[in-house]
Amino acid sequence: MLPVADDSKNYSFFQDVWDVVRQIPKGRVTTYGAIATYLGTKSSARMVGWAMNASFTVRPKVPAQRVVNRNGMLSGKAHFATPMLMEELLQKEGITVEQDKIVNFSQHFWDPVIELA
DNA sequence: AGTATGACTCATT
DNA sequence: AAATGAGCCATAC
Repeated sequence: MLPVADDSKNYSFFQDVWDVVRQIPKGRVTTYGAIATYLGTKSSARMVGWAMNASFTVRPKVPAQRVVNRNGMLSGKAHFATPMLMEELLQKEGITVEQDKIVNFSQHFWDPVIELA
């Protein structure tokens, strides 16, 4: 986990989330909770979602399609430019998506807590 | 300034 | 096994 700024408000949280997401290898995915856990804010998975929402405004771009909920469902697809974009991007990376859910999710799962340990 | 609402997850019914 | 409640906390209204 990266050090927290000395400010009382921790605005580096979003930055940390984006850094982690950018390190997800192509064809792999992770979850909001895994990222939250890796950053030490285990119970704030919702904030990771907010970080993704804001990720569209920052550069370099963040592969937000590689972040799904803990069931492997594309819960954030509705927030992309078009609802089908997230699924398309994942399919293009070799991930099979059926009914808004990643097939063989556990095989594609990339856990930052383990991989970035 | 108070309430509501999530791209979530876990514990308890 | 499915539904419900509860933390979480930044934004929106």
